[in-house]
Amino acid sequence: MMDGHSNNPALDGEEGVARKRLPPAERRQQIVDEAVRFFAEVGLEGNTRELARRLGVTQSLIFNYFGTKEELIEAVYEKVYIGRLSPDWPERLTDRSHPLRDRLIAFYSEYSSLIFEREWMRIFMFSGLAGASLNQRYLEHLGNVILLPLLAETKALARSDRAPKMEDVWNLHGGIVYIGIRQHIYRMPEPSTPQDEIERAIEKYLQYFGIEP
Amino acid sequence: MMDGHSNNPALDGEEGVARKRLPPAERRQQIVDEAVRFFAEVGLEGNTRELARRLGVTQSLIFNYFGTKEELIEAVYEKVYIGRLSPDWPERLTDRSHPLRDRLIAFYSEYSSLIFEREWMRIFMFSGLAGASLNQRYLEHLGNVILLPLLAETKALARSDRAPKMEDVWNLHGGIVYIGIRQHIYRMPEPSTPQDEIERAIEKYLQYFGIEP
DNA sequence: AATACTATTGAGCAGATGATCTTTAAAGGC
DNA sequence: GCCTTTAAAGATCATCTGCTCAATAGTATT
Repeated sequence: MMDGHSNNPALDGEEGVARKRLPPAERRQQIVDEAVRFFAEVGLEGNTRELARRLGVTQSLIFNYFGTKEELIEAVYEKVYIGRLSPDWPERLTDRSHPLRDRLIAFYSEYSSLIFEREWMRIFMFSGLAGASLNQRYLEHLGNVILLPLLAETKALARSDRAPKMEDVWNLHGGIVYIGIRQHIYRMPEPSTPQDEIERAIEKYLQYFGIEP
Repeated sequence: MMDGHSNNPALDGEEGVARKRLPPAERRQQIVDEAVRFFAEVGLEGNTRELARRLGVTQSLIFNYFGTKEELIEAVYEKVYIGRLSPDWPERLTDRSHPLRDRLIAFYSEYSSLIFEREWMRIFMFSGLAGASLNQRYLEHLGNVILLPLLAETKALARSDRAPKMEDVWNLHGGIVYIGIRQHIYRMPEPSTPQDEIERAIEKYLQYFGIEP
């Protein structure tokens, strides 16, 4: 040690921010917030020392708030997954006083604005690859609460010779989500008019089942 | 040491396979093959000792064939990425002596059988998240060599009031690829008739541009 | 201003991990 | 059967990483 760096990362940077005490709840949240950014960038195997450095705090402090790194990751999951699926969507998606087309556009506009976000996209993918149960539960929930009702709505309007299947809804969904995957996982450029692409995907879906404006 | 385990993993298991010499080329390939399986399962941060254990070989042997772990990962990328995009597809996709529908179905049947494979899917995703340049080059290549020609083919047949965009092709592609993502990244059950879903996705795409059989 | 409380630091441990280097022994040639 | 070559093992290093715990110091209360 003593090689030009103090043990307190806050004292190393340009601005010499001295030790600062925060209310535990606030500090905890600060750690989780930064952990979301950090893990989204480098993956869940990112190490706690680097995370502490970014926080301007010692590594051991992290373990004052989380017993293990696994616990911290759980908190990150929680923070990121929570509120991503608004509970009033099932209702709005099945409100037949509006055209299905409008409901779909409203939903996917809102939903895409929530999920086409680097942190969410990447942590979702990292947790999926890691086999996190929260990930599986999320998708199950999405299927039951959003896509299944959507299938019912489609069935109610589809022309009689073409029976909608759950896989068709997944295909609509996947095609739209893939926009975000390309952008945030593969780091390809954002489409110039993502909103437009979503509407086209929906149009394509509805037209396939003979549901016209 | 000496806690019941020899340093040679091959001697620990039930079958006492003794030290076995292989021609370097063969051993090297054996290591890469196992590394593909291993990294696909646990991610690129999987450690070399566990990999060696699975090979029934000492960890240091791996470094006889690869100077660094990074080098090994490059070899894994190479092995997995190579041959995934057959060079004759551009030609076949633009062969107007067959209906576009048939060409699309032929392409995506073949392509999906190549990529709907756990190892490819997961290593592709891991490498994408890691920002591997090979990943980016692959997608660029796919865009230029497959999707762009496909856009041209669609344009040639689309009804005049609906101009196909590159994003439409990406949407078709994404919707299909998402089948594999669901299955291999999120570990959701395989659709009962994936071939069928691909054909429906293509049908949907063509119909949107008024291209009928 | 002194005191008590506790958020934060500083130091370090134990095990894991990539990598190196010397020693051993399998296999082909004589 | 001995010799040479070299694939593979064995031992070990330096560093990294999650985690622990005693010492320190910021803040609120009196």
